[in-house]
Amino acid sequence: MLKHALLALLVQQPRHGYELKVAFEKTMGGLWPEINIGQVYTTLSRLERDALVTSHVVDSTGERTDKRVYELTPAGLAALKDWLAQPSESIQIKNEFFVKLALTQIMDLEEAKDLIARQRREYLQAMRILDDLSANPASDANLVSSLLLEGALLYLRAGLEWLDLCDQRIAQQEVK
Amino acid sequence: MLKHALLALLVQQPRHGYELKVAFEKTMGGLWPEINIGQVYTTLSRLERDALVTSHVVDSTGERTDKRVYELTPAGLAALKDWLAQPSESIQIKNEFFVKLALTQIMDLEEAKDLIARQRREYLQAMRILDDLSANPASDANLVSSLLLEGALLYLRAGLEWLDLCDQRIAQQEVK
DNA sequence: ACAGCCATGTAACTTGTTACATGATTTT
DNA sequence: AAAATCATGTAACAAGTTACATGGCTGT
Repeated sequence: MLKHALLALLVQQPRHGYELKVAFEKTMGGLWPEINIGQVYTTLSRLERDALVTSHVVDSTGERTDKRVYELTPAGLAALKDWLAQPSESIQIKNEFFVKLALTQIMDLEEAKDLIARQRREYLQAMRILDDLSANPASDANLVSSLLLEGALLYLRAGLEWLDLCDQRIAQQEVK
Repeated sequence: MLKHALLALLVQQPRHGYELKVAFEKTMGGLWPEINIGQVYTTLSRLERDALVTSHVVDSTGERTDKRVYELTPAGLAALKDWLAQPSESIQIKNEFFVKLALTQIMDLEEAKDLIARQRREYLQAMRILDDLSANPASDANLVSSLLLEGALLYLRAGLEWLDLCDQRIAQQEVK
């Protein structure tokens, strides 16, 4: 995923590693938790190996350290377009919580209830963080960053709704 | 993720590779698209390397081929419990479609509209499949498998709602 | 005979991720 | 003087994924 994100960020202009990290985080509207800078460099070297980008060192006269600036190749642009053209996964079954809940089948109901309770706390906490972000948007907020935020909120609400449904069904099961 | 799922499936009883594949797919209520059997074996050998499972060959008298049966170790059970105890990710920003939408910031609006339209088609198609599954549940459907199905539907609806919101906002932007 | 299921595994590769190592410049 | 930011990279490992190779048994 980072691979394609870096390609997309290079469409605008050639950039160096650190710059790409900053641009990526800004693009994600502060919603991406931590991006390890090391990963950016490893990903870039793999992209270069695959000829999707090229690089050259710029001796930044007077500036800090020398920078290695990466540029998109035609093959890189093609790879990006191909990625964008393919629809993304629609069913969230590879979501970790889905899998955990599925696995409670082979454990007991108490386990399931605890799992749900823990996850609800997690969602509520995330909800508070996102609500804060909505109330006090970053100075560089824009159309897309606010859409990302609202998307995240919609998914969180769906998650909470689902947890409620799970609790209800489990309670019904116990009555029987 | 498969690693932990396999550990969970071994809580009930010792099992061999192929059996684990079938049990896993059943547990996921048919919602997991394709599980490559090769991945089960590689994951099992890595689990054994890490002493989370042990295995021994059972000479299945009269039966087909010999089977290698895996058993959970105390360390494996501990690893499973630890995994279950940790809350799963709550913000869906690592969702591929989120990232693609974020990246449209650096591309044009038409690109964003196409992206959204394609994704909507994908969601609607998935919705039809899930609706069919709801209407004609598998013979081995149970509480958890129906919860998984409803969870998947809730997330899909949230996804569609979000796409609608994106379209609205983009249309507003264009009027200005 | 042939397809399909049962059963196991290896080799190779991609992507993600962390920890470590280095050093300059700027701000407090 | 110390902390934060700018800047680059490597080594090693974890996890996901596919393609390939092998062979027995079962039903049509």
